[in-house]
Amino acid sequence: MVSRARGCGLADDDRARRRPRLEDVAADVGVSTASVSLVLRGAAGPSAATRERVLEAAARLGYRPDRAASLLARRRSRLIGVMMDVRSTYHGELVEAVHEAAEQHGYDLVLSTTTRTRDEHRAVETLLDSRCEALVLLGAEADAAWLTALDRQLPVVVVGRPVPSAGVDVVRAADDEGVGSAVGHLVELGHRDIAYVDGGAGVIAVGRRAGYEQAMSRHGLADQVRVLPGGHTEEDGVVAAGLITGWRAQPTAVVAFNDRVAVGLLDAFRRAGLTVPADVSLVGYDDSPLARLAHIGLTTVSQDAAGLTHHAVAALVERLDRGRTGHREVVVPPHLVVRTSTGPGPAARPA
Amino acid sequence: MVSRARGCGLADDDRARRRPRLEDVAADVGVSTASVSLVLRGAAGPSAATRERVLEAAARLGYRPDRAASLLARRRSRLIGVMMDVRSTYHGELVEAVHEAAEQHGYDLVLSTTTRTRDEHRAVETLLDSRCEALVLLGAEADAAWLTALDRQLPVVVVGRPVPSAGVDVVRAADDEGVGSAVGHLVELGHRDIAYVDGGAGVIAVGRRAGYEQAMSRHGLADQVRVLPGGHTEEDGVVAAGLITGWRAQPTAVVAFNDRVAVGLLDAFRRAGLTVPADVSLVGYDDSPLARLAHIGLTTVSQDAAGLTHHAVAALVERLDRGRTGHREVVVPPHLVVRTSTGPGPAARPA
DNA sequence: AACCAGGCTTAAAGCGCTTTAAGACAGGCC
DNA sequence: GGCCTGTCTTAAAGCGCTTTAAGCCTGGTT
Repeated sequence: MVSRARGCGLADDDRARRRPRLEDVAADVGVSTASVSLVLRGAAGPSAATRERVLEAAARLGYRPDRAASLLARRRSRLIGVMMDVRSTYHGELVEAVHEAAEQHGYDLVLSTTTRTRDEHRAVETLLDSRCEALVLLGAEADAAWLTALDRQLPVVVVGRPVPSAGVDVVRAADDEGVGSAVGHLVELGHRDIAYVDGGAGVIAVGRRAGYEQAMSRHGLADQVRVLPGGHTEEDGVVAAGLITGWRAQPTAVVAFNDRVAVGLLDAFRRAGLTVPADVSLVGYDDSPLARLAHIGLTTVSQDAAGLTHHAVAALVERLDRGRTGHREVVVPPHLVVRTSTGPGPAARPA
Repeated sequence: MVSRARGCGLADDDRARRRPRLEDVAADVGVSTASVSLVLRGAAGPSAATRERVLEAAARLGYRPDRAASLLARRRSRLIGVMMDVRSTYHGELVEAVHEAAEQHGYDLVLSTTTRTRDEHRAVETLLDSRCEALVLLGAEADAAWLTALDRQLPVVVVGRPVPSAGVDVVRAADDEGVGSAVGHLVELGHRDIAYVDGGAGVIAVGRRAGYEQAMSRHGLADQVRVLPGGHTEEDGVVAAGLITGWRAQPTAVVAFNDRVAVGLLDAFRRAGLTVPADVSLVGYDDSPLARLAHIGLTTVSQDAAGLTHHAVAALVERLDRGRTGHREVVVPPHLVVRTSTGPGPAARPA
């Protein structure tokens, strides 16, 4: 086999022209690679004159540092790995916010997505192999034991879901409080007969349902509590709406586990001839892009992506840079976003 | 905000323990690092006995290769960079498909997202610095000149949008054909008065509008052509619906630039007391998750993520592994997805 | 003149892995 | 035995960058 060290194959192209290395810049200026490295990273040492000449040459040569090499040589990678589901818009928003938060602390991000054929373990392995110093896990479904084991290797923060008895940091919204504020909003509008469509099994659903029940009690409506079976999707909302419209005494307001369920309810109600919010008010959860659609205009509970991610990154940075040990759970207050799907209840309506 | 501490700091001991290196595995087995490297990458050479012992030791020690180091040492990175907008569900689907296609050719992916504060140039620079051998650009808005310059550095394929006079590979769907099949479907259902809501400026909108006009001519409906001003969002659809419902002779079917516009139309029509599809049929474009929502059930044109990405990755691999030069545009046929928003036209309706 | 402090610069030792040429060895053949 | 074959193993040279200790000045101080 013939093989020259460099410049084989694609010979005649620009492409074959090796990208400039630190050494090339150094040679051009007539200094050592150490000086160039120092200048380029803004470290103290080099004189102003050297600085200028190096910068000029680097720009002229189109020098770009090689990430793999610098990663390898550096003691710390200053990389935070983010596991996400690339198909979720909510994750998209979170990633954007994590990016900004990380940047402020001088960290960069490595993204790794789960897909149908790529589970959370695979996604995390990629992150581990990429020298990440810490991990942000968005909506991890993995079990607590695995997460705890992972946390023994590097700081891990799980965003958006509670992790029972966890050996990891957790940042999430106070779901009970969120549902509570939804109920409070409806009560203020004069509603008393407020039903709740559940979100199936899972820690998140449990928390939200509890929030509904507590809030109803708090407002002296414990005997009005009505929880319908539900799930995560529009379909579940449609089914729940079918049950509701069949009732003799229909609720004047419905709180749904999440926006998708609420949208299912919304559509089924409309088809059944009910007007929202005139006949029935509706509240969702998540403040997903869906809820914001003009024609849906769903009143919903927002989990504040910026807040969550700020805390998540802060938690990691504290452990990385300030040596905090032990684990912590940060619970961020959610807030209600009032749109057009909620209106005055019967008590407040003009007869 | 509540925040409580939990647990203690046992973890630190484990964490401080350096992760095992190739050398550690080699020492454990009593062979050279070269042998271990060979075994771990499945290269020819080592005997079955050595293989087994190395594999066992690597597993026992929990060895994971360091990506940065292996990237640096390897002649080729076998990395494909993907620029995307992490907030777009459509991009999410594409990335998932790219992942699978790349894997089949033995390539791995590096993801880089644009955000509000991180433009396409920044995102691409990260990719370049990460030693990517080629780039997949999803929905690049950058101008052709910049893209062409980029392509001189490494193979680039732009997915989903035409690039006029491009010096890059392009993979996109045949938008004119897609709109044509939408019109054809409506004609078959007996519609003749078919309006089109435009998508504003931009190469994509131009192609789709042309598709509408050509299809109408082809079906002898050139004099029925009615193009309404539009845009990209639900709002634009709502505005267009307002115009349409004001007309004396309302169209029996409407084709929209994309799904979001169609959803705006759908909602406005319903509010105006029109039933879809009984009173008016509606077709969108993109087959976005939105269109699939049960209560929307939008007939739409799908761009076939798997097909697009298959071609995109194939184009890169041909240039990388088989030295193809020159540029190519692959136009994938889109296909109509019929759901519940289209129905028989007046001619076919029972009186 | 000897000495020192302080500012710049650089040689050199890695970072953890890949790759290849060359070495070691066993067996088969004349 | 000498020679050749083929199989397995490894030493060593990087990949492109960071980092540190050591070196070299120059201009004071004593």
